[in-house]
Amino acid sequence: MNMRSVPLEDATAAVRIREAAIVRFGRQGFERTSVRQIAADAGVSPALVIHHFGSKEGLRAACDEALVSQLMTEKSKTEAPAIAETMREWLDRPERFGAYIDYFATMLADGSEGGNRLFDRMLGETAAMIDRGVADGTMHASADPEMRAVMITLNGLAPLLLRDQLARVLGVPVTSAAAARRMTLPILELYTHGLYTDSRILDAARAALAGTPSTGTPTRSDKGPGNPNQDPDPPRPESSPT
Amino acid sequence: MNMRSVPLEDATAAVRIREAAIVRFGRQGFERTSVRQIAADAGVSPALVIHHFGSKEGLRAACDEALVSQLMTEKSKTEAPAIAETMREWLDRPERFGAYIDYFATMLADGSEGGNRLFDRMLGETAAMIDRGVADGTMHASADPEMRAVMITLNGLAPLLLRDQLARVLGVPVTSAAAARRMTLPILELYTHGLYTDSRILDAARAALAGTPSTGTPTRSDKGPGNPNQDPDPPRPESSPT
DNA sequence: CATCATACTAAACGCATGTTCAACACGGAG
DNA sequence: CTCCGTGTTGAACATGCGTTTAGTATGATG
Repeated sequence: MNMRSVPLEDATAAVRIREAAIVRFGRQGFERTSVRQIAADAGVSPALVIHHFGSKEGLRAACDEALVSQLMTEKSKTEAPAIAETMREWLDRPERFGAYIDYFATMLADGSEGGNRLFDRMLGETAAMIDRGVADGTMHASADPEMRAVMITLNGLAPLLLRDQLARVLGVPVTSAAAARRMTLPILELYTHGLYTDSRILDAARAALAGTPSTGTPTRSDKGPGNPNQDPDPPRPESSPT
Repeated sequence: MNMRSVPLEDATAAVRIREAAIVRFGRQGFERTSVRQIAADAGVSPALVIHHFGSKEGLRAACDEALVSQLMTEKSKTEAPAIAETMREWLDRPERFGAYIDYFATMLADGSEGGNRLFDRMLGETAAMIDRGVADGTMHASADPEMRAVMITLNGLAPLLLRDQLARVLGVPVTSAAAARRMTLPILELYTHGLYTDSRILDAARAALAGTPSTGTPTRSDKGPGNPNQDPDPPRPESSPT
């Protein structure tokens, strides 16, 4: 009944339901969303939702599948990361794809099966890209390439999962050009020069992990000025019982 | 006195309820947890939960407050990050504090008021530590120190929020010594040497952000070999209308 | 002793939820 | 025209929810 540019209005009801569900699930989460809400958004009766998708859980599965298939389609002939590329396109048009971004984030956080698949795929793409970078000399090698790929993937996802906190601190939504502008330099600085000016902390961790530094300082934190990261210290080989 | 020294079984009922709630909320989320479940865990009637905390939401607030107060107590005379330090202690003893870790993660993800306070505090502590590192020369300066602190805080939180994905890939829980061991080197490598071997990408981003590169390449991605991060590209000053 | 607040419970209330059911509209096939 | 399958609905159902209520036990206080 509305002649908006979005062809959602004359889409088939099942599609309308699914899109409405993605919006609601992404914004308020699966549990906080009722079938009746989704039905109202889609302009149908609650019974039709069940008729088309079997159950609320079935609807969630359909949403997952829709997102996975959209994110996993190979965009171009390049073997470049498909998911990251699609995500960037989404971030560029938040008014249109913002719901997908939210839903993607909740999928990852909830550990749904589709979220697992997407994470694995992103991890694989990230690892492949880094491997290429190492091969052609543009990136440093690592003592543990697989784990480094995992950590870098996690880092890339963090602004997405904590987008509310980020938006609060920034004062603008994460899906804004201003946020992107602001985030770019610090990240590239970190990925180019690192944070520390020397390798003292890294060397200390290497020594702690390689040898058995049970002798010497029994103190917990041997990271020098301290790791800004909240991750645990390099483990001491001995853990004292209480 | 803040640490729990009473063996739960003979703790007062209100405390038992709160602890049970932290476990349930952390494990399965607020919505998926019923007052009846918590009451059963604590060995009391559902009515008593309401009697002590007013409502389920009040119980959540009490849990938030309990965690915030535990995380915000200054541990020692050092002005070092208190939250990060406490978190490390928790991670060292997951069998005892695992529930708190889970609850903390859900607080951050849900954007609850307590989660906001904790995030702000962590951000402040991280920023202060980096400022100190820059002052004494152990850390690089940044073009945008505030935002860099934000990004580093986010990075540190990522393994926590995606702990399920991480555990799945690692094969061991995040709160294990093995996980800590595995994560340490890649992170410190990144924070010491960065990822890229030269500053081409950083320089390109700086140029793109400083000047007005409306002339020339209208292509999206000018990051060279590609940023392993899923964050958006340096924004083009002009965004084409839909 | 009576009083009174506190800790606690069993039962029920009201409500929102996911889901089912019987019926209706309607378009193509026989 | 009838028949049937598909899309769709309003109404109802069963259930689990958070919460209320009325009441009991207890132990301190006057």
